Amino acid sequence: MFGPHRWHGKFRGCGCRLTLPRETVLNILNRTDKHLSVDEVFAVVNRSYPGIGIATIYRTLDLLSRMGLVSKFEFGDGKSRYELAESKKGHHHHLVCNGCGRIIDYSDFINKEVKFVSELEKELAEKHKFKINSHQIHFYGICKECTNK
Amino acid sequence: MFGPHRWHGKFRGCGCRLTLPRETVLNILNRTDKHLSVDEVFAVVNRSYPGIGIATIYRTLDLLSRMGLVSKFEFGDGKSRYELAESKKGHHHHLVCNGCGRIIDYSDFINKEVKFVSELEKELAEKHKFKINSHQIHFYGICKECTNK
DNA sequence: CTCCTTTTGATAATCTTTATCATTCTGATA
DNA sequence: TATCAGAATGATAAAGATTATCAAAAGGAG
Repeated sequence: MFGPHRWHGKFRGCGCRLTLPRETVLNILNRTDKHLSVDEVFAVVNRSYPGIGIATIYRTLDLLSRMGLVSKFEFGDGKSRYELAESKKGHHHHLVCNGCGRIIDYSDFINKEVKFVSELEKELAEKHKFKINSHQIHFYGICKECTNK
Repeated sequence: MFGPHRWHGKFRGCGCRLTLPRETVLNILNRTDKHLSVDEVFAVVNRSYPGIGIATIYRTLDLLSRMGLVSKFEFGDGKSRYELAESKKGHHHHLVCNGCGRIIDYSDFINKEVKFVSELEKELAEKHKFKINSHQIHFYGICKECTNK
């Protein structure tokens, strides 16, 4: 379903190679359920492969993002964050706490949302002649823990 | 409806002062229909008030954002962008072109959206005990102009 | 007018990301 | 297998955006 098999396919025919650093980054994103920043990915990579430099992590995440394998997010803390586009978590959106910065994934009511969003996408695409590839929905507010302080 | 009247009220009782730089920034955001970056706001301020420094613009936009008067966005070009929270443009969301970076505001189908979002907010708030203040919906893709290239 | 807090300007410092470039790696081809 | 061209990498410099610092200025309460 997910994993290496899928990735090899995507790399074939795009002129890119599925190298060790790239596969390592994909595996790390595949294992975690968090939204990792570049330095977080680098830290994990570094444990297994100290030879891989951080510039490669930047380039890899950018490539994977442009290939559509990885989604890039900016939650407002000044650093980009990444997660696998088709992850075990499934389709979801985000609650962002303005108090502590915590990110909560939610996939409740997601069927209703998917239905709504896909209709909206169709209408927008038509009206604005805009070819939609992806979307992000973020809710900002105060999480349970921050409320209790 | 919009404008200074509203702003004075918000500043009263929060321990903050509505100073010349702050009012200037608010006026600039009130006049434009674009999503201005810090240096763009600074450039406009600088024309009328060359004495106001860019650090003040950073601090002001951050303050206004925390006060809820201004919305902060990150569209992926590395700089934060700001617009008045309650602007002449009314409630809207964004189409972001991955080709040229263009941002298109849309407020089509917005009634349907508002209804959907407010229901969703209520359900999410309840289920996750999360106090929602605002939301952002971004669609990413390729705009008309980039398609024609 | 005086005191205390807020705000500001200039600038240094930090942090993230991108650019550069010589070297290494890879796969295709002969 | 040896060769070659393009792709990828690591180290590091450079660029850009944002935050921190701190002394000076401004504003409001008494």
